[in-house]
Amino acid sequence: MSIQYQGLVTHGLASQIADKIKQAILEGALKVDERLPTEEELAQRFAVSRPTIREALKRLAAQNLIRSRRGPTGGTFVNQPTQAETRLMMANATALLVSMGELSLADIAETRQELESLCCRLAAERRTDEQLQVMREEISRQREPTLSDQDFCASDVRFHRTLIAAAHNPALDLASAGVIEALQPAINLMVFRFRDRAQVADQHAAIHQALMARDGKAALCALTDYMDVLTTQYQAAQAANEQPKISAKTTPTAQTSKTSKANTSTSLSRQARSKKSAP
Amino acid sequence: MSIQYQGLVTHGLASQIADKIKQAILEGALKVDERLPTEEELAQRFAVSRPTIREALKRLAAQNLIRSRRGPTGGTFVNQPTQAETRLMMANATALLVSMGELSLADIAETRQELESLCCRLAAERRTDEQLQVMREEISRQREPTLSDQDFCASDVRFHRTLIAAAHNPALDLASAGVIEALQPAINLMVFRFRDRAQVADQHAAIHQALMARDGKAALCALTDYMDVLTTQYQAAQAANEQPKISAKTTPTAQTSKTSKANTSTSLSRQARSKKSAP
DNA sequence: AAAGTACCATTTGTCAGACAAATAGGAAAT
DNA sequence: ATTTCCTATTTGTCTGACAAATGGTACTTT
Repeated sequence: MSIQYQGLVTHGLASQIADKIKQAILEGALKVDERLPTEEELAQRFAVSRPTIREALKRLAAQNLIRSRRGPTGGTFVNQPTQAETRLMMANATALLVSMGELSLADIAETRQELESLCCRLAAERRTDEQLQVMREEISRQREPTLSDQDFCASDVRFHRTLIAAAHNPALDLASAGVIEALQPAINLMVFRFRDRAQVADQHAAIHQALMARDGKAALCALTDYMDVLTTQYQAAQAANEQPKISAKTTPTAQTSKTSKANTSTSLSRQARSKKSAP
Repeated sequence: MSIQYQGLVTHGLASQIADKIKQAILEGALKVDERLPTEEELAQRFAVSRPTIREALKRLAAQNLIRSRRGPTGGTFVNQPTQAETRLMMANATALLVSMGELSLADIAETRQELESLCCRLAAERRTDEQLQVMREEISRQREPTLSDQDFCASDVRFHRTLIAAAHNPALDLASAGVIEALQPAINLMVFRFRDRAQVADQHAAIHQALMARDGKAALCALTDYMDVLTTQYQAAQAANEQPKISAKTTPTAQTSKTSKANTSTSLSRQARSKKSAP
């Protein structure tokens, strides 16, 4: 009568073991940089074979929770999670959502604008002289006529990352990671004319100046101008990219060893079709 | 003389294969729900053994990029990333950073307040009647005196998640995931007195009423009050928790059949010792 | 005696083959 | 026609082994 109809097993041995070790790390039973037992010893402890242990460890390694080294002093160690790594992971996950069409660029752009507005207000109080210096360097780089388009975009990203860093709140930095990096591929598709570049650089300079004067409102205005230009440019680039759609798609699978790669025709148009929700 | 001194191998075969498959998915060569070859076939294609392929697939499975099923119609399929899963992953990563002391609760609390303030402004325009209804239900639940402490906290989280959802911006929802969920364990440590509960419920009601009237400023004021109460409560709980260290924690893991593992000295105190960052 | 070198022990990385488990489809029996 | 059983296919796990890396140790040489 008292048969348990649930709670048997649903996710395989390796998955369960991975969860147990992860839980141990989360609870602090395994401290950072602590070496956990050998794979063979773990196999004995959990009463499974070594490949199963290895699969469990691989799952954890994929999440940057542990690292492994060979040799006598080697073994498996608990990784200390870094803000930079977490940030990278979030950016990747967000980019994946975008490429799969689960997130619209319009939503991301709005969130980015709101978050950077927030950063403008906080950075006006907290920015350091070093961050202002970095901004100046990027602005002068952006005014270099010989800069390639992608270098220009990279510099743009660095400027805005500096703006966010100037807010001096790591949690806010982390929360902004996705919306900043996920927007970069779209921006990279734009080719800025010389006049646009100057405009962008001027707006960056305006932000920099406002932050130097600790004037949050002025920084916010400059940021808003920048965002307006960006959306205008994006719409123009989108319109220009809708015409040449003749590019033949390569057969989807077809990948043996090296022949991957190809088009990046990630349906620009569909993603851009995001709207405001009708009440 | 033209020897390549770099780019040999740095991360093992399985890692390289995982990266290749991941890149194929990212570039669209492998579409969603598409079945990729069997493990044996992949092993032949990449000229490695099946365990190596399996380790590569496990790495991808740990990132929710693929799923596997057994049987004739089984195999490995490309997963469609979901906002909910991505959100969960971000929440986990943030919680890990907090438990490792890489993120201070003060920074998270500030970011949460700013993000929710933002949501108040947006939600005042965009909230739906259904979301108002959900808020009403949670508020009435929070006024139930028989509710347990953790159920009260869970209801609190649901209320604020509804507030964020009412902003109707998936990207903002995603960005807020970490700071909302990462703060919950800290809140769970608090035991609310009856008077505090009534206060929280009243502030929730004030937010709800302001959103119903589409008054963003009023919602923001109510939210600010709520946050003030929360930080006050937290500081009180923190001070109270520093004295009584005698409380015995229940064994967290509680192994089933295997006699593995041992102590789980879940140093409570270390996690709670977070403070404000000195500028 | 000090320093360099060769060897060795330990641990993860990879390979090979095999069996177990799950699952869908088809064949056979009622 | 429906149910039941069998079978083929694919992943999950086990066993055993060898390869590669890496630090320590003992030996040799200066």
